[in-house]
Amino acid sequence: MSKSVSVLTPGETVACCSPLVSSPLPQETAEQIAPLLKALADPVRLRLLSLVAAHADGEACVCDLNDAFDLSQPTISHHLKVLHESGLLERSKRGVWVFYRVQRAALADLAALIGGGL
Amino acid sequence: MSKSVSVLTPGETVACCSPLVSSPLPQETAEQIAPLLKALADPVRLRLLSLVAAHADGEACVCDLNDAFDLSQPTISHHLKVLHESGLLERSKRGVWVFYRVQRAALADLAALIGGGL
DNA sequence: TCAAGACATCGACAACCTTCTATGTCTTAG
DNA sequence: CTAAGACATAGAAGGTTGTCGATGTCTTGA
Repeated sequence: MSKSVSVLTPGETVACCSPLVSSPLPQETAEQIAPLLKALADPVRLRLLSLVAAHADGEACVCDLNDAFDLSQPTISHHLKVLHESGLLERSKRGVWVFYRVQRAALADLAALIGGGL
Repeated sequence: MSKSVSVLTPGETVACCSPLVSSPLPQETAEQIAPLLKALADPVRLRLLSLVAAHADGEACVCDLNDAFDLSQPTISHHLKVLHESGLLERSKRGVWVFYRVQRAALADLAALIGGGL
């Protein structure tokens, strides 16, 4: 599918193209990062994450989160599961309640990757 | 769907919940940001963006990008369209070729939002 | 022991996404 | 003018996602 370019001298490279200056994301890396972004790429999950982050001690219980949306409890539970399995939310059960806490490091890594020209 | 909480004094708030300490993302904001993240949340598009960013003068032509993937030309064209319409890639046509350039500001904004606790 | 409540899982359905092939639109070279 | 090449659009197939109601699993209080 890709045209061989190895026999061309620099001056002969196709007219439209400029050379690479830094190395692009390897496919493997891209496939690791995409699921993280996918987990983040939903308005409900963005608000969930932000709601958890906004809580006093950095964690919020599900009962609290459920009431913040006009969505069924299973739907919220599903979104929390997605965020948890992607590594963006940490989970801990205390008594009858389940608490979620933001994994700041994961968010920071993502931000660094996006902010730093990829 | 949400229980009213306005009549409770601080001491009466339900046992499981801690108060908010900073304000969570408004729904409207979340719905503006999610599409941006969605555009980013695909391995092919991540690599496309990174490929463009990695080019010498900050832009790359489609012919160049096509050859970097084992995907059909229309598929690449589609992904570029998604990135362009979301505001992450700028487009310019010169002669027969079309060049794409990364919109650094959009990426920086996203990174700031994600990195700064949302 | 039993009932109630908090949360998760299941199965279904509609909407959407990725990819393809086929085809269209421009632009340039001859 | 015509042919070739670069890129976009259209339409379809198959997989994935968001949401729901129904139901299951734990934990606690009575």
